[in-house]
Amino acid sequence: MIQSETASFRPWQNWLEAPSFGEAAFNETIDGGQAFRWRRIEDYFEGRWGQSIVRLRYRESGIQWSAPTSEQPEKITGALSTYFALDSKFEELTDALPWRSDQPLKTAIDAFPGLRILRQPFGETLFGFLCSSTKQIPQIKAICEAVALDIGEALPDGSHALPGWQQIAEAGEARLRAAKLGYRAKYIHQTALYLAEHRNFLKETESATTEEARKRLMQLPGVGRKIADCTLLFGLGRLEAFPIDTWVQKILARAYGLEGWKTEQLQDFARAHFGPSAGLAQQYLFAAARAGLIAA
DNA sequence: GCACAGGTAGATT
DNA sequence: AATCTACCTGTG
Repeated sequence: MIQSETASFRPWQNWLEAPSFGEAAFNETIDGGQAFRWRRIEDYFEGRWGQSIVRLRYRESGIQWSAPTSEQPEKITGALSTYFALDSKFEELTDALPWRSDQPLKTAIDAFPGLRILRQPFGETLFGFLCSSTKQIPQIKAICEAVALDIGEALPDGSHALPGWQQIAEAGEARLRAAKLGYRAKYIHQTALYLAEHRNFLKETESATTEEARKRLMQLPGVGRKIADCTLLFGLGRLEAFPIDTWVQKILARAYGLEGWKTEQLQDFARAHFGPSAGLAQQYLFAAARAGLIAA
């Protein structure tokens, strides 16, 4: 992997507005499957979204950040505020979840205090989860990296941003296949062609009700209920969205005794049981299951 | 070699 | 309406 340019990074600075993270929740929030463009390097994580390149590291005293010297510090902290959805009070939302009468959820919350739902750029979130079907997280990351390198614009440090939908439409399906997308390449290219033709589609989706936004997303090729819900949750902050993947299905079956329930029934259960922040509960359970703390 | 992986769409029953 | 199945590719 050749980087044509290198950029110097700022000295580490305390992220004064940082939310209160436990270390496990910090790791899980940025590198637990919500986002696919973070990698761990030594004692820090380096991540990219939009035009942003940010390094973060956990310290007992709080979170510290760094970024290429070419970027204004205020721009970075502003981007962080949005990305980490600082306007949402996840501590309060967590307390309002039914953990008092739900042992698996209590186990998960105790293990990941401070876990958050990211608010990523909408289009990038859609792209990431269109890549995700029957793929493991390391492979999804590798695909995103390959697509960025081939099609995305260069960033100040010589790495690449994810391409926009217009760029993906122009690049064509063959180059997506070359990034190991397999059968997903066709869906993604067809979606790109549609979004390139309907420039306001995503913007209008962002301002729609969650139900309407889900319907709109599911019109796109390759976007079913699960990918739509992931996009709504991790890209739009719609915390009521409750993506049911193979993990969550197993968790609900084994830890909640819902063996044999259909996805539609599980959706109803999740809404009734977990309430308006069901998606946050989903993320706690997903994290705990991956860590082997609850049955899955 | 073969099952399986943060699914979806189209066919078949 | 519920239940198969094909679809790419990497990994164990």
